Amino acid sequence: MNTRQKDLLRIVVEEYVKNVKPVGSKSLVKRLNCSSATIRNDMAFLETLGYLEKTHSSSGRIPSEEGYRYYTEHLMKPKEISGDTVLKLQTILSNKDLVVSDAILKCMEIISEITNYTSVVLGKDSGNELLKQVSIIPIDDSKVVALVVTNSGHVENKHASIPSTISINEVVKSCEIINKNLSGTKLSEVSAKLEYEIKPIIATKIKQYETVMSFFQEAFNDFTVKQSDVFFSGKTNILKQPEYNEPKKIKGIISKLENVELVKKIETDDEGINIFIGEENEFDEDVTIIKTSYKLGNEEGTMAIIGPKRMEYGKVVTLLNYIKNYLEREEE
Amino acid sequence: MNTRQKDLLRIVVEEYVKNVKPVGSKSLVKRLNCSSATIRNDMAFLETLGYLEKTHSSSGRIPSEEGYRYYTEHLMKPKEISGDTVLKLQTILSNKDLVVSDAILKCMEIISEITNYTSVVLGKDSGNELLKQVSIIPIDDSKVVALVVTNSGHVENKHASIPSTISINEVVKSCEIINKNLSGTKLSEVSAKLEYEIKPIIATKIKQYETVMSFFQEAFNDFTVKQSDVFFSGKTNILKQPEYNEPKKIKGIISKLENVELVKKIETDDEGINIFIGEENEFDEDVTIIKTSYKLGNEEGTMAIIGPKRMEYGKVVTLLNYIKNYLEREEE
DNA sequence: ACCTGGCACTTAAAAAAAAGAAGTGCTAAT
DNA sequence: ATTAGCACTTCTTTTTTTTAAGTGCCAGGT
Repeated sequence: MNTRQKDLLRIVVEEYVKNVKPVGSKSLVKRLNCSSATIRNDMAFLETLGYLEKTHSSSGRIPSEEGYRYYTEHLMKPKEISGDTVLKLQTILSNKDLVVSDAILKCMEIISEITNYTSVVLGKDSGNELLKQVSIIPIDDSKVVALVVTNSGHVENKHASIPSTISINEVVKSCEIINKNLSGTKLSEVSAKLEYEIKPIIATKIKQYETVMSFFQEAFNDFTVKQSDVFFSGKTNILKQPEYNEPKKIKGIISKLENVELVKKIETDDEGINIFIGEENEFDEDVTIIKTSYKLGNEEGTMAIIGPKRMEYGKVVTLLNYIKNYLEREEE
Repeated sequence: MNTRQKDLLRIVVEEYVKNVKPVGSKSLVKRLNCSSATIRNDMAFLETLGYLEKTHSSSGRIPSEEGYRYYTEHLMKPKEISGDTVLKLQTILSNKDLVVSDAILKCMEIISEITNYTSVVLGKDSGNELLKQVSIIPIDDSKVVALVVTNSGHVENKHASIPSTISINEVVKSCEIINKNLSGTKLSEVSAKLEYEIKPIIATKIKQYETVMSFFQEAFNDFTVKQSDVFFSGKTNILKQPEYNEPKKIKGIISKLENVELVKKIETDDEGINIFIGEENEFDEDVTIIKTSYKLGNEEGTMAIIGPKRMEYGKVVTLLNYIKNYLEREEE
C-alpha cells in the first residue's frame, strides 16, 4: 500500500462514515489529485487486500470490517473534543459527592448525547466488595427493612415480614452481632461465615436463632444475586443511525439491548480501549462496540459505546480516553 | 341498532383484533345467518353511526375509535383468566415480604408477558410518606452514605464527602437529633422543619452547625426531587404488534416510551379501570391505554397497560380487575 | 318493509416492464 | 504508472399491467 492508497482508504472510511453511501471514484478526484481511473485501480487493489467492498458489482466502495480495523489501527487521527464537552466531563468527574460509578454514568450520558450512540456501563459483580454494615429498620410490628452497605458505599435493601414468633428486638440484636463480627468480610463470603461463625454465637443468646439466621441468610442471598448493574444511556440513540431503516433491524437491535444477559457479555477487564467491529463482537454483527474497564478504589466495571460499524471512531476513542486518563491521574 | 347490528359490530371488532385486517361482508355470512348483501347494508349503517370505517372506498371495515368505545362499554364480555395465571398472581400478591408496589410491579410483569402489551407502573410522588429514620454510615475518613427510610419502607441513599472541618461524629450526632425530632414527619415538610426546628437545637450543641445542616438539607433535597418511579415491563412488547411494521411508527412509539415526562402523564387517581382509546389518551394516538390507580396503606400509584387500539380489551380489563379486587379485599 | 342475487365499479397490492442513474472494468494511448 | 473513453452491470425509480378483495346499489322475491 502506497501513500495514496492509504489516503484513499482513510478518505473512503471517513466519507462513508459521513454520508452513509458507497463512495465512487469520481467524487474523490479533487481530493486525491489523480484521475478517476487511477482511483478505480487503487480501489480494486484495496479490495484485493480485503479493506474495501462493493455492495454490488457496479457500486461504489464501502469499507469492510478489515478496512475499519486497518483504519482504527493505522489511519485515524484522534479528534479534538470541544472545550464545552471537556468542561462538562470535568465538572462531573471532580464532584466528590458522586460515587465513581455514578460519575462514570453521567459522563457516558454526555458521550451518548453528543455522539448519538448508545452507552452502557456495567458495574462489576461486586464479589470483592466488603460488608460495611447491616442495619435493621423496623417499619411496623411485623415488617422490617434490612439495609446492607458495602465499603464502597453501595446500598441494597430488602423488605421482610418477621414471623410473630420472633421479636424484632432479637433480630436487631443479631444484626449487631453480625456487624461486630462480619464487618469487613467479602460479600461473597458472608453467607458461609453467617453459618459457621455467627450462628454458634447467636445460638447461645437467642432462642429462635434458627429462624433469625434463616432470615439473614435469605436477605444476603438476595443481595448477592440481585446485582444486575447494567446502566444504559441513550439506549435508543443508535436507532437514529440511518442503517436502522427497516423494522427487522430496528426490532433486532432493540431486543438485543433489552437482553440483559447478552449485554452483560460486553464486560471486559482489559485496561486498554478496545474496538470490536461487527463480527468481532459477540453482541451484534452490525455494530461496533468500543469498550474499556474502569477501576478506582473498590469501584470497577466496564464502560462501552455501541454504535454502527460506520462509527466516528476517533471521536469516541478520544472521549473514552479522556475519562480514563482523568481517573488514572486521580488514582495517584 | 338492532340485535344483528350489535352482533355485527362486536364480531367486526373481535375479528379485527384477531386478524388485523379489514373485515369483509362475505366472511361473516355463516356467523350471522344472512346474506353478504344484508351485512353490507348493516355495515354501511354502522358506518353512518361512526362505529365502523373503511381503509379505502372498496375495503372491508375496521372499527373506529367510537366503535371500540361502544364495544368496550356495551358489547365486550369479560374474559376468563386461566387458572395458571390466577395462581401466579395470587402467589405474588400474597407474599408478605414484598412491598405493595413491588407486588404490583411483578403482577404487571406477568400481565405484559401474557398479553404481549407494555405495562407501566407509576409510583405516586410520595408527598404523603413519612420519615421513618435517617442513618449515617461512615465509609471512610471523608465519605459517608446517608440513608433515608420512610414509613412505607422505601429507601433512598445519597453519598457525600464530609469537609475536613467537620468530624463525622458531629454528623452522626445531628442525625440522631433529627431522628428523635423528625421521625414521623411528612417527607415534604422535612426541609422546613430542619431549618426551623432542628437547626436551633443543633446550634447549641455543635460548632459547625451551619455546614452540617446544609449537608442534611442537600441530602433531603435530593431525595424529594429524585422520585422518578416509572417502572416498565415488556417495554418493547408493543412492537410485536403487527401495526408496528414501519420504522417511523416503531421509532415514534419508542421515543415516547423513553420520554419519562410524557409517560408520567399517564398517572391517574381514578379508582375505576379506565380505557383511553387512541385520541382519547395524551400519550399516543395510535395506542389504547387501560389504567387504574392502586392504593394500599401508604402506597399508591397508577398501573397501566399500553397496547394497540386493536387490543384484547376483555382480557386486560379482567386481569387488572383481578389485582384491584385482591388489593381491596386486603384493605379490610 | 326487509332481504338477497347479481354485477359494475373502486382501490390496493403485487408483478412486470421500462427508464434512468451511478459506477465499474478494461483497453488502448500517453 | 496514469488516464481517457466506452461498454456493461446493477440498483433505483417510475410506469404499466394484472389480480384480488370488497363495496354499492339495483331489481326482483318474500
